[in-house]
Amino acid sequence: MENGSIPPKTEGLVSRMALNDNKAGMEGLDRDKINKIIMESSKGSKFYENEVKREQQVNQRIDKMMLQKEQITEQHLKKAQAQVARMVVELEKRRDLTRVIVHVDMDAFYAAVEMRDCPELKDKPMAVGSMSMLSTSNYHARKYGVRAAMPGFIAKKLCPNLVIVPTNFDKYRAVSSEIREIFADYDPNFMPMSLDEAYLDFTEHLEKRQSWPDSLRTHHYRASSNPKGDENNELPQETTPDVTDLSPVLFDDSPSSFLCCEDAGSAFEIFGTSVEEAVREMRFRIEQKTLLTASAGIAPNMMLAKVCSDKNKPNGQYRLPSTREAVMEFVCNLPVRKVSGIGKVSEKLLNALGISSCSHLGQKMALLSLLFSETAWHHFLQVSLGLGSAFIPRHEERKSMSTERTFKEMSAAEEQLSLCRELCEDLANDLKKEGLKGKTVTLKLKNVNFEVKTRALTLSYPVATADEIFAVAKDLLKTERDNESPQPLRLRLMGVRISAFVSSDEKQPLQKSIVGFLNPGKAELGPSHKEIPRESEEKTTLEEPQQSFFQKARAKRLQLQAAAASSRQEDSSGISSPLFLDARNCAASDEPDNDGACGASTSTSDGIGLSCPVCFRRVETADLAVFNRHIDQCLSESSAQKPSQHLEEGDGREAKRAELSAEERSLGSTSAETASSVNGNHSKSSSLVCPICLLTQDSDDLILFNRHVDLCLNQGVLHKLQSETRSPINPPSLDRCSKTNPENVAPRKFVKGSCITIDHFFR
DNA sequence: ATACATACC
DNA sequence: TACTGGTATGTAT
Repeated sequence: MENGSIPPKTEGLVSRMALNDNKAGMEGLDRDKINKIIMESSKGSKFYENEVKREQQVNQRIDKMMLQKEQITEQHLKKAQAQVARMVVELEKRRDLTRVIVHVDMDAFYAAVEMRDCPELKDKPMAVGSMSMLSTSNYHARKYGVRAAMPGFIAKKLCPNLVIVPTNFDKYRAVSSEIREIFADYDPNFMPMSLDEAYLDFTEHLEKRQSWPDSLRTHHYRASSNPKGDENNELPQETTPDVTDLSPVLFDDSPSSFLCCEDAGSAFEIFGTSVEEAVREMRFRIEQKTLLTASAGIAPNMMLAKVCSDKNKPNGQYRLPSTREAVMEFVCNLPVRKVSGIGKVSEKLLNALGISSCSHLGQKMALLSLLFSETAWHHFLQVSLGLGSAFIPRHEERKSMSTERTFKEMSAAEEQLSLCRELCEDLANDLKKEGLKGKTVTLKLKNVNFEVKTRALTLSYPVATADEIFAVAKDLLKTERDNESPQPLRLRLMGVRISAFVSSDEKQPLQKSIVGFLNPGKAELGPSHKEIPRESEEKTTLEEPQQSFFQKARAKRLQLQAAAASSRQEDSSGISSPLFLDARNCAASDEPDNDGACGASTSTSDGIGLSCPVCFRRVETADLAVFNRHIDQCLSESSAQKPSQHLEEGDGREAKRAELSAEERSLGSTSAETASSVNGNHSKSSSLVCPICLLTQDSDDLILFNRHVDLCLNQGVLHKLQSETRSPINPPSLDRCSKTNPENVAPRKFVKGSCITIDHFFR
């Protein structure tokens, strides 16, 4: 249907600049004419020149790839094919079709909000953004080829009547929180991807929903008068036609289940118990609440749900049945570009190999496995099989924070410096809001030729204030200026990013007393680090000693984990790769009802239960689907890097992870949440794990726990100072260790209020 | 650890 | 006149 995946080979056309008709609302327009206008508007500009350059780089990459391809023999391919085939078997065995994942996406969100609030815009082509850049366009404008990420001035050429409305983020955020309230009713753990988009796991909701009375599935049309006070105000009975006007498509979807009732002038609808009805209900509620429409995709995993939500856009939904056949058929004709994670460049690389749809992807997997990185081809393979993450991962902690600004050419050093400071101040403010401190500062520069450079420096201590960040950033900037001199830096953009955040336990103020104790009389003096000349010494004086203590605590933890991991590796010899998969095969194949006989089951007393090869914990279930889900969860959480926008790749990294040693995996961190979802939810024993010694505590008593943590913290100090100290409860020891990584635990949540001081201990 | 490229919204 | 800004990840060095 979306034929246009291979653009007509226009010589000299910079394909990366051409119209992207990948999005909804872009069908059947005059691509050539539009591309011509786009090119004419861009030609000769610095931007265009840079795009040409980048295009050439991609072309070189393709040439290189094609050369590599030439070197491949039948032998190679055969071997690769065998490996792919094995992989397919493994992946197939673990295919999970039991979950119901929904991806919801508001239609032309920003534009729709602006249209809602300004009826004059309703029947005009409009877009949100500026003459320089558009964030969204309405469907009317899309007919002209006007789309998101297009500069307004080009859009104007495509559509001279285009109305451009400036962005109004506060408004979008407000609407976003309204729709999120609704999302939460269907999945309290939904994952927002942006203001207008989210993934939801409907599985549990649907289970409950089956036994719900009609009343819980009944939803009313909004009150008659709309916020703008239309002419219908005094005619409440005309509500229904009004509303249907807003969403003519809504009711085309599943007319059979459509029930509209009138009760004393108030119209309502009773929704059914099926997935489709539940999702239709959610979309109905969104529309009633916000006057905006959403589209949704329903599928057994995130990758597919995302594609499905686009299928009947706008104001529609699409369900992909949870059968292997349906999934394979769906994926077969799917253009690779539709898959989240495969962008312009990957598409071009694949196209060069004759691959445009996902079925081609499957057919050429052996080749792909030889030409692409492991991560890449594993991803491709999963996509070709219609696989994706069947669970929605917990939202990860942020990994970086940045701010950047584009401006008219700037070359003067003083001007650049003051801008740099401003950026640092803004960034420091944002950091403060989240109470974060990071160790890596990155300066981003874009010159007037659109060439981007980043320069980073990692400190041994975390920073957060504007002065601290600026101290680093200005040096990076100076270095760049020096490198470029005598030519000036002619900038069009500058940005500052901070990353390598310290974990919550490392940035708390508690250490003051420890620091004071460790460095008597020196605590208020500057520490010895002088890698970077500092603007303001006094503000950071506490950082380093505190850091050094925690660095030791951390080193100790890692040492403990490594020791435990290697001991585990001994008792379960091949846990690294095949066995880990085999354990699952075993569970998944043979007699599903007889898991007690399976090698993956544990030998602990009570009959049912399987032991997870990743976290080594017992999973109290006889249900293999549940067990597999647990392992998926473990894998996803033990993976140190977790892309949040490639979430559908969750499974994609599994094979790679399987090749990590147990030690690497254990160092990869598993959160306390995992520990409790595996353990705590089912067992009555304590779920508190000391973030320092990593031991699960015997007691659930927070006071005792706090005391223990205090002691553990102080122990390091005491040890350093004199003799080893043992805490009264569960003394820290070197033998066993839980997999819990304190970095993700936020232990101070529990510790808060308890006074962690050396003085306290000595009292 | 650093730099750059790709991707997503 | 005019081609964003924020975050994450992958790849190469």
